[in-house]
Amino acid sequence: METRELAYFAAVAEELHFGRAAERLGIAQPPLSRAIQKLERRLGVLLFDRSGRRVVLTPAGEVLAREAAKALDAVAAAEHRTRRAGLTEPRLVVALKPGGDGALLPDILAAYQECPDALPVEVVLCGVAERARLLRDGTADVAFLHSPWEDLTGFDTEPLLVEGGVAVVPTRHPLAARPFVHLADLDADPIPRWPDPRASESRTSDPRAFEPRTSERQASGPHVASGLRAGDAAQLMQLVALGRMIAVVPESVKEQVRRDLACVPVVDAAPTTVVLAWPEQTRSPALAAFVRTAADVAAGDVARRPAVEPGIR
Amino acid sequence: METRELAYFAAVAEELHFGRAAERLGIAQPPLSRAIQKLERRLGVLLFDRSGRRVVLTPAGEVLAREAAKALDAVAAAEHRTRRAGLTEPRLVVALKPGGDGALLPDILAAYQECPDALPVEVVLCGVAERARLLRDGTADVAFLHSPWEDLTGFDTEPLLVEGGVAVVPTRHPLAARPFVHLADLDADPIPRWPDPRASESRTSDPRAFEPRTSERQASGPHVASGLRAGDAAQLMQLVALGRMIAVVPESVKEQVRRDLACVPVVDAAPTTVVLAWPEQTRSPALAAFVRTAADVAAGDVARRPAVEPGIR
DNA sequence: AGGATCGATACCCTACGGGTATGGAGACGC
DNA sequence: GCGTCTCCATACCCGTAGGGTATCGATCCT
Repeated sequence: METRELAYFAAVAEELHFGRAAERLGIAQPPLSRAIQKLERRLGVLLFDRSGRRVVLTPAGEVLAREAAKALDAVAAAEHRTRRAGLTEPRLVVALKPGGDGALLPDILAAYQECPDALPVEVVLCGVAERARLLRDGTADVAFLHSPWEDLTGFDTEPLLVEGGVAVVPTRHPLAARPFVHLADLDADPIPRWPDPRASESRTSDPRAFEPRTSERQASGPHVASGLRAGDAAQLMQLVALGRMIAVVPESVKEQVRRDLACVPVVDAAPTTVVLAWPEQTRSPALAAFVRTAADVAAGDVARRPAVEPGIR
Repeated sequence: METRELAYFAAVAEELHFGRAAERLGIAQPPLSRAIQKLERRLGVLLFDRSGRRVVLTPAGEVLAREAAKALDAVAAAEHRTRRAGLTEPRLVVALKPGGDGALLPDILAAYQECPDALPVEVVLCGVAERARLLRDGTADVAFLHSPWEDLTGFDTEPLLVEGGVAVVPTRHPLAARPFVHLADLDADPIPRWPDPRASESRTSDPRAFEPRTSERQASGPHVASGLRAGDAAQLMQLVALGRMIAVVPESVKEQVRRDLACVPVVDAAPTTVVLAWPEQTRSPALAAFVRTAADVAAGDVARRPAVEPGIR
């Protein structure tokens, strides 16, 4: 199976439309149809059901959709990491989303530069959906991720700090004046909550926690059950400002929310762990030093400032 | 990067000889040379140093060798798993090396067939080197592996039982009559030991345990420092019978050694854990049931028979 | 120095991947 | 119910990427 075929299949599997997939791939539709047919013949398996008006994945197609994503990431990783290994001036690439570092990054960078085998650090800012991907496809060496929000399979991790949650509400909202709230207070409010509590099924890789197949590829971006969708944090905050949504976010992003919104600690929100993640089996002294200093900085930081508002727990 | 290119590169990286690699790939040597050159041009990186008489990997080539192996496994896995998903009669494929199940498999299979969502089980016997590969490339769903001998990264695991080690020696060897020995006794003997104690550096994926690069691809098969090599267990046992080697193996394989060899418990040998391993993120009720029953059977088994000879520890 | 070994280059050829044009089947409207 | 639109499949043509054979050239050994 060639990578090109996998990429073609992945495009059709995402679009569920040969024409649009072909457009995205920059080729015409007929060769795409033929490529998928050829793939199906070689595998001896139907991947799509095109009998009806809509193109839909067969069970085998669902399997290949998951596997193809992994395989394409692995191939991209091979390419990226080899390219980077060939550079005369090696770098350490750190990926994070804005505010995703729990305000630790400046201290970490400062401490890291003192290390004997420190490399120049390149910081890549990206959206929530890209972070894990950058790590999986070899663009980044290490990333700040949020457990349990993000899938950590395939990564080794170092937990840095545990954060409670704060509810982001409009300043004039009745809850805005409270010193703290419970999740039940938010549930009692008619405004829908993000993230959607109903969508928070636990994702574990233990097969004993079997759950029927769902289309998971799309589930990365913030979205809500009511049909409202927010493409990024700014849009989400706009929805909050409009009184259409209440967001529950890790407390460290509190500093970055708009002035016209209020943050109220949610005492029983599921805690978020900010973890440093890197690909399994990595052997790099530069990365090792980075992880070590990050852990040290985080430990020192926790010692200096209490993690949660005193007196609440 | 196409899979074909990766496969070509991997072949050359293993053979370190364009002619032999081409032969193995079933193509002529010139197209292989060109393909590698093209790859190097596209990546902007030299992968091999062909200046001398020997072809040798550059640092970037070493990186790609590791990454290519992973990527090719992922692609093969996509293919195998999709094929298997298309079968009308799904099966559960279990991989193990002879004796690698700690004598648990018959009981596990019997108990498993009672489960509501049990599938027909196909048992694949293979050598020590293939086992992990079968799992990584999607040929098998689950495998019995030996920790810490085998690399478990990328797998989820369930430990089944912990075994001590026994030394396999010729019946007339002085140690054969002893009720037990220590590793020091073996070290005192002039006959070399397998596995080679000097080669047993710990393999962890934590980058803090950085170790300089070694050529690891080859290190899977049994081999010894003295230049003697045993391709499989039978050859190893032959070497033992010839008095050229002493083997230390998990105690459960004791039942299978030749009549003309003696087994002596090694009280301070590193314990081996027989684990059931399956790919991360697997979601299959059949596999879940298999893992659960295997864990139950192993637990019951340990309860029934003491794991180690009583009185030794 | 001469030969052997082994990778690179030159040249040709086939087959595969891609494009355009068109067919044909399902969903929908009037 | 027939036309129509949509969308995937088929037919046919073309260019080039990838493979083969012959040969060169460099390195190392004797």
